[in-house]
Amino acid sequence: MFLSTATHSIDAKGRTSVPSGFRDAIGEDAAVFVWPSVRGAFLEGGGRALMDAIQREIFDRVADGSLTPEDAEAQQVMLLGSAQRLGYDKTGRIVLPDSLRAHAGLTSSATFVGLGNRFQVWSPETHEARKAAMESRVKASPLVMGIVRP
Amino acid sequence: MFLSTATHSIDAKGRTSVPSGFRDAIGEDAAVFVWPSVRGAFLEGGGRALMDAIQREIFDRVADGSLTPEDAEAQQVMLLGSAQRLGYDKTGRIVLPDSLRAHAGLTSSATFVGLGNRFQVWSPETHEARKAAMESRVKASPLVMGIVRP
DNA sequence: TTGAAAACCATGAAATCCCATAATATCCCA
DNA sequence: TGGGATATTATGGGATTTCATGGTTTTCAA
Repeated sequence: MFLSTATHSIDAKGRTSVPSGFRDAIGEDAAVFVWPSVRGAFLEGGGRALMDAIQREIFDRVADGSLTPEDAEAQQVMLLGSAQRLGYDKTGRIVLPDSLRAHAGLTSSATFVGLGNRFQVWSPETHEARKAAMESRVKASPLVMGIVRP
Repeated sequence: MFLSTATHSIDAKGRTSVPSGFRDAIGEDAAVFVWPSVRGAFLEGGGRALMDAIQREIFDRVADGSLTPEDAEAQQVMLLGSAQRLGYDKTGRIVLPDSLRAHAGLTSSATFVGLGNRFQVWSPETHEARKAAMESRVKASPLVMGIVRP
């Protein structure tokens, strides 16, 4: 499971360390899958398991009629078509291609945010502002904690 | 799994490199199967596994009555009948026949778009416009990300 | 023999691997 | 519980490999 938030530096070659906890969550494959979010200036990603789940989800939704084939293809193009498989080396580093760096405005460091079955990558400054917005939103909505069935 | 988008040049002999990630997805066979899309000016393709899956799909649909034998044959003619097996050499290059190049309007370069179990080939300019259309469609349709079943 | 297709080298750029180091975290035993 | 020994992590820099792509030679059939 992808958990917690970590900010790592990006070196001159565009390399950055995948948080070690994330690597544990991935297992064998030694690779993350990352793509530019259509919802904003950040990256979305996960392990192979997530990619498989996304493909199944899209297929199932077409099968049960909750997604038209046209919408399904649009999802596939924007998700699978722009996703990159980034393998990490023995020290756990990936190289973030220029296209991904540009989309998320990443220069000298990147903030990885674990979200359970997936994660996001933000520029540290943008993420700080975003987190503040998330906090006020949570305060205004019913809290999940305290009502989770034990 | 076919992932990501890459644009490669087409040389004077009609040769173009299959993206290395695609070659990994194919495995042993050292060949891709490509045909002109009936939906537009682009090519569709995949590995042997996809061809087998397509044949099974058509058969099953006839078996369960969701496709008439006549429609099934039409699908087969347009798909299997126009598909070409293109083997790639040691450096990973295929030769795109003129017929395929003409259908997709390919001249000096080709854009390969990975879509999971299959891929598409576009002229770079056409694909740029198409991707923009896909993006607005995704923004207007139910998002998959964030609601993928864990 | 001649034209086209396939197989074979060659090269620059980019990605990947490998070794090194410093800081941090974890373990272990007194 | 403390504190030293050990392992892990993040990061830097060089060496090696892979990749895309251009060109040349070989093969084969018309």
